[in-house]
Amino acid sequence: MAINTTEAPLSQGALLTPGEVAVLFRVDPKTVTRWAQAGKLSAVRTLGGHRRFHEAEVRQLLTGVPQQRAGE
Amino acid sequence: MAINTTEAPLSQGALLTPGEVAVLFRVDPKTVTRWAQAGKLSAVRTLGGHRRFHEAEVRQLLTGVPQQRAGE
DNA sequence: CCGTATTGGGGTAATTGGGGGT
DNA sequence: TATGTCCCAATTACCCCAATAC
Repeated sequence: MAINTTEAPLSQGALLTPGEVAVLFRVDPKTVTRWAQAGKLSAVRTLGGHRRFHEAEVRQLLTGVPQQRAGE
Repeated sequence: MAINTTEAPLSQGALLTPGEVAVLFRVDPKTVTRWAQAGKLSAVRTLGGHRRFHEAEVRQLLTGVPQQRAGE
């Protein structure tokens, strides 16, 4: 198989689109954008300027409890 | 200590396929292609005409900060 | 009632995603 | 199977403004 270059640092966890986060919080996508602008939510930008949010962070904010991965 | 993480640090480091870059940015592979066409991402061409992207460059664009290794 | 903060809606331009065919 | 390329619809960014809650 392949020689696995670097794996852990690469997969920082899944990223969510503004629309997906909006569904989870039951708010308008624009509201999610405002949260990002206000620094309440850390965002990764695509090269086109669109935002992507870390699933783990979103879940923690949703549940109030940090997530743990299965198998650990 | 690990001497060899990648298999052959000949040039720059590992190369990623459009699909792999797409996963990291949470976008469609075609979007990655557009970034290459727009000059936002430097690409290496295979002999078959397909693109390969530098992992280091991708990671820097993802985090906004150049990567640093422990021990440097 | 007034001032502040948060949210949603409208409008426009850019980016992105999906389908089709190579 | 994945990718390169073209076309079109959906999503998003960014602006301003109104309604709501406290």
